[in-house]
Amino acid sequence: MPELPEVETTRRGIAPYLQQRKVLSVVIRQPRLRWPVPKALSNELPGNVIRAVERRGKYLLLDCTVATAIIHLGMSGSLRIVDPKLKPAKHDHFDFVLDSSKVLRYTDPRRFGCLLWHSGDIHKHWLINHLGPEPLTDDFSGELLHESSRKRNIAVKPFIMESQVVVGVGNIYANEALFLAGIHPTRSIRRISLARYDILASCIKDVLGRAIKVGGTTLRDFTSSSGEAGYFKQSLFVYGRGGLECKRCGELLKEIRLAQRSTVFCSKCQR
DNA sequence: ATGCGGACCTGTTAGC
DNA sequence: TGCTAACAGGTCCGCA
Repeated sequence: MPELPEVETTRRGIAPYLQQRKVLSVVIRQPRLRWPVPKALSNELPGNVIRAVERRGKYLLLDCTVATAIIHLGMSGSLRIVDPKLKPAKHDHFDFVLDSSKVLRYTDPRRFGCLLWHSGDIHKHWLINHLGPEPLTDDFSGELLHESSRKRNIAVKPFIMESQVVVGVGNIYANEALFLAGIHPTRSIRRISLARYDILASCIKDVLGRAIKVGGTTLRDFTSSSGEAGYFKQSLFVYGRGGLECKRCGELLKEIRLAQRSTVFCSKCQR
């Protein structure tokens, strides 16, 4: 489900309900997520005030009084603000009960997500400290892509999906950004000029920015924290359209597997 | 050091 | 209709 735009949509949806609220209690129904939910969180979080709800890459960071809760949605996770009376469903793995008589509820059928607890500088956490720049800031540029592409040899699509290179570009938006930039997904990163990396960087910014504006991409089941669908799906040029006509030139779109991920492109528009 | 495949899970869909 | 296999938005780890 969630790439950067979906995580940002979630953050914006839940932040108003969490900021400056006290966590009265925590209910962990399923501690076995990607990593076990730490016992210290259950012990230490109750009584904390949530000072801010931030995001680094696809990680949501709840800045609390004594530490930071790190939440990742994995492939199938979502966060909702619900009424405490609403009975938890099968995959509702944890709740934060708030002093506003609302509950932050986490759902994740595949359990690829996580809930961790870190005291001290969050930027030193092992999941956060190796992350590349945020794509929507000026830290991220074609120049940076060009520079980090010189040392290695790999196809460009898996390259832009690496969190050390740039955060937040998952499979959907990698496919889309490469289409917009006119770059073939299997092209070697060493054989792309600085000028084309400039275009690629701005296409990544553009596609992520537009997706955030309309609330993310709803495929099967993504909805925002208020339960609304995202509207980006109708703007997709290639993702999920293998075998259909290219919206730009009419050529039939090709679909291949590249680094185990479904990859769709137009062989006329992308070189 | 780099790059690939496997691993973690469940639900949905396509195909027989 | 029912079973099975493949596939799905992520990302870390271990091995070659």
